[in-house]
Amino acid sequence: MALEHAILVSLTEQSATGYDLARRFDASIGYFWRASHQQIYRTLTRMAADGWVEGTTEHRDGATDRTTYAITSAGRAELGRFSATPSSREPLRSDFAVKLRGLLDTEAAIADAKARRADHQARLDTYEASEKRHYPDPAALTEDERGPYLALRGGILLERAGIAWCDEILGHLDRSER
Amino acid sequence: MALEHAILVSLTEQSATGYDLARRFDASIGYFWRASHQQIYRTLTRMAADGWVEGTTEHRDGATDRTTYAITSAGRAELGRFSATPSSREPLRSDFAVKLRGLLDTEAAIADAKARRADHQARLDTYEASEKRHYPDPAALTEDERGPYLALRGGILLERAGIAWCDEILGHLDRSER
DNA sequence: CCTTGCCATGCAATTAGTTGCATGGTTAGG
DNA sequence: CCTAACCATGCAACTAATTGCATGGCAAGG
Repeated sequence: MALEHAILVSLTEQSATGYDLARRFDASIGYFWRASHQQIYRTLTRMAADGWVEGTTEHRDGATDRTTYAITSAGRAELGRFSATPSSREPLRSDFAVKLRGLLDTEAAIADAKARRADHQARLDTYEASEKRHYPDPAALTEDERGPYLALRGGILLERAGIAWCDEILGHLDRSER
Repeated sequence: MALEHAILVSLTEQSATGYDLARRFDASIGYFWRASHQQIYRTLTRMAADGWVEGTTEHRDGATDRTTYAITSAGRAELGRFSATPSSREPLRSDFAVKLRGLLDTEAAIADAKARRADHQARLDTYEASEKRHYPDPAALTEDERGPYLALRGGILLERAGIAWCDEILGHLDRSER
């Protein structure tokens, strides 16, 4: 249900077209809420009907039409309501954990752990570069920076945990090559 | 798609009824793959049709019928195929991270962080008790223990990361009460 | 005895999410 | 010029997941 809110948060940061949002959901806000371009377009349409966002269509000569969406005061009110609502733990669905739980092919698990470790490291590198660029002094954050900074910190801690997990797995399974 | 495999892994550990599996998905294997009872029943039916599991229905006097499912050799082959397949990163969808990213209600966020911290701690306590009971000596694991142990370790690292995140959040937002 | 919870299975109506394809445009590189 | 990629939106057909309710049984506690 929070796709709406993820979109509203992103539009609060900056108005955008559906295409812009789809790009943002490939990175940035998409690190915390994964959504397909179809969900985004469908949800934008619904939120415009609900009055939470307002779309302005621009007809361009020689280029396709584009609609820019901005959050409305009703949208801000909905975000306020969402902010006051307690969240619950996200359901986990992990192929990798299931595979480990029923470990059958040690070599494949080692290869998978290595690939996942690399993926976690790449994501962590991205997060840490962003942290360094946007929040060089975490003790001196502005009011508006605290939320995004703490969200980013969550991502960093998650990626580090993923790396630590892969290292433990490789430490246990990958004995012959150490 | 891995619900099938989560069920097959669980049936490899022990044959079970649909009801048993639903209970296991409330804990144990459900920590790594969340599924509703309806998904479980529906998926069992499909897997029986596919020959991956075999159900034996027991008619009981004075009690309702029950079907016990066991994995078949075709099911084991499918698990083998799954084990050889690389996994991909699980999509994340976090209300809490979205809420932080667009932080509006600091007090509500503090309350939420406290509640989530308690939830992570409870889950961690469960995992660590299980670790202590089932794997008192991680340096001396049997072949069959390594996978489940490493899956459990993943859960432990994840919960610790969640606690660390909540502590950072509270350290930044909850100043007036420290 | 009645209520609630547990054992056991499954329907139904719904929401959430995916994937590719379609359409119609521009730009850049070979 | 042609191909591939980007900009932009949306259809369609589908799978995944949820939630409660329904049905029919037993057990335990008030």
